[in-house]
Amino acid sequence: MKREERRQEIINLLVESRAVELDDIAARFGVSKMTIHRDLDDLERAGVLRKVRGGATIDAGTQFESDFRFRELQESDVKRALAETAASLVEPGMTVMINDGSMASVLGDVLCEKKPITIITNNAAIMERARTVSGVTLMGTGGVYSAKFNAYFGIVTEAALSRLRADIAFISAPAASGRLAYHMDEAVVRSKQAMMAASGQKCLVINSRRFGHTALHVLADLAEFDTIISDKPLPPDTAAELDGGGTAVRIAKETTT
Amino acid sequence: MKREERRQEIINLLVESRAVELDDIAARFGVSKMTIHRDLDDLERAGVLRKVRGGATIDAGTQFESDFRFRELQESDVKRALAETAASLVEPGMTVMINDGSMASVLGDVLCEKKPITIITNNAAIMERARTVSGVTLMGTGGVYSAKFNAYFGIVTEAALSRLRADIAFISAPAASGRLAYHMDEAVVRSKQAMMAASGQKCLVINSRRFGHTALHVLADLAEFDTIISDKPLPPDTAAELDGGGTAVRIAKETTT
DNA sequence: GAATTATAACATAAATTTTGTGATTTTGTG
DNA sequence: CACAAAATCACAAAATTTATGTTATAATTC
Repeated sequence: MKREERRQEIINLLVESRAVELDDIAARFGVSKMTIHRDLDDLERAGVLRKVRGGATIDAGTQFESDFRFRELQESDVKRALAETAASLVEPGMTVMINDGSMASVLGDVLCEKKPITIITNNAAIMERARTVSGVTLMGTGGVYSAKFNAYFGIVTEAALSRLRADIAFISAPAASGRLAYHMDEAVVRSKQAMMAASGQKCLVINSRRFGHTALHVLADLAEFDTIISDKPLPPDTAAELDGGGTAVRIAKETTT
Repeated sequence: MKREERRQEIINLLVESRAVELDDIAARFGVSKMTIHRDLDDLERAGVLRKVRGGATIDAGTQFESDFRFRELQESDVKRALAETAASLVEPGMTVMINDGSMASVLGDVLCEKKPITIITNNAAIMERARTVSGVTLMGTGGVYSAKFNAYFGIVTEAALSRLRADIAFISAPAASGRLAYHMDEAVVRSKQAMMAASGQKCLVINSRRFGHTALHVLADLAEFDTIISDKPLPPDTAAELDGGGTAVRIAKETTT
């Protein structure tokens, strides 16, 4: 077992149990404590966990769990399924907006196949990826970089979006309940709203687990979206609220690889 | 001599003579032909040269010579010297603008040390680097990505810059003659001018070899700059023109490592 | 089709990264 | 405050990765 596998595994343990003991994992992987110390140190530096005496924890509520580097590691198969379904709405030649989030960066990857295409985004991961792909016109929105979301936000971002126009915007959300989608961060909400305002079609791409939660700011009314893509059917109350409106719902199926 | 040095040297040879022979350079560096084959293969893949039977050429006029990946490899010691001198104008806490160009990205690297600092840039290399440095507030300008310059340009870029204000702008130029600096690309010129307009101090950072050349568009009058940093004294005519004006000239010295 | 050059595959060498050990310091606890 | 457990440090050893060379085979040029 190699270093990175071991570290990934440590994270998995941590996600399951919130805490691990150093002696424990050293024994489990058959390596010295020092090696585990180094693993934990590096992961801590990467912002994934917090070292405590005798082990490490992943404390919710702190920056850690909400950090993009952490979320990036989670449920990548669901993300891929969502991204592929979302991409089916796009034809070559279109102009698309993609917002922040690790789900969105997977979508960015997938969309790079649909060239020629114009991608407008504030998502740093997508910029980095799309840069190298010919046939993709990449338009960055600019703004102040946020390490927490790995994307750019602020007045500059919003102003840039207000001067642009896309065929379709893909919006993600960390929480939704009833007819509303939520987000905890004001700057992020504004950027997403600006994208929606600047696009013909609006598409919400959301993990089914996010339903039943709320957050400080209302991001949008679900009925504002032309399409909602999720990995499971929407909860009954939400489905009922949307019934009869113009919002289509699509369920992404995981393609078992 | 290490791999990268050897490759750098191959490029230098190529720049001087337009073509190299494989047997030649294998003998010169005292390595096997196979190694040189691999060097040339990789450099070709990087878009720097073109392999031909028995050697390689660098055909000007094609994308190669003007490509940023090519320029990136040139004269890195001069760039570092220029960057370090430029950085001496900056104090922690300042807001600086840095434009496109490989020289500028070196400057970005160096400035990341001066934290806390706010960096405003359209340079993709700097964004990628500064992102990971805490204590650096990174503000991207947005715009359409240009693979040729590895930076963002266009209306969005200019609009973003027009709403911002920095303490100092570092501008680079590929050509200067008499009292004027030049650039071949209109969009690039506009972004540089927008940066200058949005900054208190203006500083031109320019390799001495660039003097005596011109290009399609005038970028700026050298007298507009508060400081000009170069690696050798300015040519007499230019120096005379600037004499008595408010422009300071600084010569960067290479620190032999 | 002979000579030369290029590619591919594998072995070896060099460099880098990762790990373990033991000494030393820090931390928490009674 | 003293003790034990844990963490850190510094260095050596091991493992892995990367770079290079060698040889055999294929492709090109003339």
